[in-house]
Amino acid sequence: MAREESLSERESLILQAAVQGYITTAEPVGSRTIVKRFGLDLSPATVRNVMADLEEDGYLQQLHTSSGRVPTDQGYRYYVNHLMRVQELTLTERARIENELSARLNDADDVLRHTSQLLALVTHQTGLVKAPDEGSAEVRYIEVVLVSETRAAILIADTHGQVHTVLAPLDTPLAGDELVKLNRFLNQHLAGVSLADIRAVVHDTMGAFLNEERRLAERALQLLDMVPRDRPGQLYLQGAAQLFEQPEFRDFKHAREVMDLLGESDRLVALLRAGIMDWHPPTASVLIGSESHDDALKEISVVASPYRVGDKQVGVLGVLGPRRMPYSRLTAIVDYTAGLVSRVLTKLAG
Amino acid sequence: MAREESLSERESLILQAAVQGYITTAEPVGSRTIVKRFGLDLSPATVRNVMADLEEDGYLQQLHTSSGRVPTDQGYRYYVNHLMRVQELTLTERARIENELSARLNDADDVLRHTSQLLALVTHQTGLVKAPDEGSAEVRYIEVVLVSETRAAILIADTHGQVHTVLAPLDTPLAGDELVKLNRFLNQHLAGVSLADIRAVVHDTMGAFLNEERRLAERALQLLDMVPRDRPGQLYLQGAAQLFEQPEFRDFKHAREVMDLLGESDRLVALLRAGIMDWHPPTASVLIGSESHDDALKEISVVASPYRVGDKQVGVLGVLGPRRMPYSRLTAIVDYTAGLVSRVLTKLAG
DNA sequence: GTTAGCACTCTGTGCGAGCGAGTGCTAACC
DNA sequence: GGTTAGCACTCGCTCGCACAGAGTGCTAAC
Repeated sequence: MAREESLSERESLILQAAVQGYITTAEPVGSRTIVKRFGLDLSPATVRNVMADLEEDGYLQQLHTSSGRVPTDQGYRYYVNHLMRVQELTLTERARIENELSARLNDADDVLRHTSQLLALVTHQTGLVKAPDEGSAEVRYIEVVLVSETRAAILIADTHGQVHTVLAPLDTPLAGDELVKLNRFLNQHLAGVSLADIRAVVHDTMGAFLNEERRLAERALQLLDMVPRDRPGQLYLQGAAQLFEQPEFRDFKHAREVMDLLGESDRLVALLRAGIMDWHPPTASVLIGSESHDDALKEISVVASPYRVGDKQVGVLGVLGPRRMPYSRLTAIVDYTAGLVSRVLTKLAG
Repeated sequence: MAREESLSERESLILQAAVQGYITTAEPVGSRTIVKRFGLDLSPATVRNVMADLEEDGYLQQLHTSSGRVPTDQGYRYYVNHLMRVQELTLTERARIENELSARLNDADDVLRHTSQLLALVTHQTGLVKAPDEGSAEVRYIEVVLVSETRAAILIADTHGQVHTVLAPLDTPLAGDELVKLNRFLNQHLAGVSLADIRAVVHDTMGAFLNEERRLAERALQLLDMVPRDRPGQLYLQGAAQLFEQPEFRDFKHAREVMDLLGESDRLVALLRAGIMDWHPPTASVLIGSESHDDALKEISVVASPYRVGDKQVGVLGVLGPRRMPYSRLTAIVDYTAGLVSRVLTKLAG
């Protein structure tokens, strides 16, 4: 049934026509339509024969005996891997994205939030950006600031360029010179330590401390207790409403499933990650329909790409939309955006 | 047609029955149903007569000649203003809410985010919480922190109990003693100044400064340039997906309108505010269907209540759901939550 | 190997009948 | 005068049926 050899030139041509036709019209495509739209020098009957072959091999599918054909996941997959020409962005598109992302953004979180919005705007799909997991970053600079008599703010700048502010209550007041010592102590011992480990590091080395240093360590532990241990990076999501303009979500059941999905960050993150698993640079990864092994998501595809700080992959971004999405355009956009975000964040972290 | 007098006892009883019946079943209610469900000692025919009157006066509505009746906006309004008994929360419900909101929360923004989640969870509607507008708060404490050679963080604790962190680039390095002077300068001149005015204040008084102070002021201006002038408070929204479990949003057109609404914070904030406009303590305000004067939202109601820091109203919270919502329960929950949030924030700000 | 022709299959729509829920009206009742 | 029983009526919903349209698979001819 399923043949994983490559297709003949004619088969390729017709599969491509079918996929592209379906992507643009959202209607099952018939033999006549293919001949007309692509100006083929073949008769509909010939095309029908080829299409029957493609169906037998699992690339196309008929919804019922007398309907046109629709690509299967396998059909989309072949199209994405072998047939589509990645559509380069125009200069104005590049300029627009670049301009949006470099303007006055000094905060890594702002960059990521803007990026998701940008993706939604440019692609007309749902834009997703996963911020770096906090536990995987290392402390670059840490400082405790007294914001009132009873509250302190712990400022942590990490190696991902993010700056976290955590508030902690002060049970007993902290004198000015003690604060200076505390901050010196923290930077001395925590610079380069991963955010997940900061408490453990202070705790483990405490035995070696005497008198004053020991008091500082205890104080530090108490404050650092408010820093989340290994909080997963925030997921920025934009343009959910646009999804429901797509005809496939007219069906109430599908729409509900997607609505539910969009409310559960965990599943979304898993989707983004799943795509990246067997990812081959330099193009964005594509996860098509039931390749996600989640029955509720068989109408959904995700185009994703990791982004870096320095040369370390720290997060993922991409778009989510109906399986019938313009892959050639989206991979280009996602790719370009991921590269740009990597540059911007690396500069911020540097 | 529309009669704004009060209704007779029997009319009230039957309107109440109709509203409550429709709220629970989502089906138009007929005369027989009312008699049965409420164990009335009347015949359906009598009830029919009364219902005909209520329809004539604009409280009820028939979808077509032979259907049961459905409350109009006016009907809901009368119900909310005169008929419903505010349903007190049980002790366990109170305990649950209280517990969720007081646990380890030192950050005002965390409190608000949690609150929206809580509202969604407890009410099964969409929870909305509007954070205080930043411009309306005053500086309580401000400090610039160098997070690297090229970036500074400006930490502002305000009178709403919120702590804002803004990142700014450093074109020229800032020496340690200069930083100390800068921070002293900032707190000296900006304590008590509204966040919207901080730049203006520094700028206006700059003429009076000489030499070193003037340099500090220039430096301050440059940094403060990154602080947003009057950013509206963040809107926290949770539980959007739940909305679409309601049968009224089976209709694709309505669902789309609501989807669009949920993506536009501005409109949501306007809705929350509109309800508060003619608000009479101590109960939460209720905005029903087309009372919002937005045709797209005639199936939507909002129950909202302002919350305070100290004795100043700084934000709004509430729930959004279908017009057919359990007002008596929701007003109680929203009220209670607003009071609790006020207490928690006031404590944080204190 | 390709094409024209044709019978076939399946969906979507329009139409009429039958059913059920609920009403409005009238006449009788307390 | 208010209340009730009875009854005809209206409207929406569902089902079955016929019909048109799109697209196919197959066969025979090129």
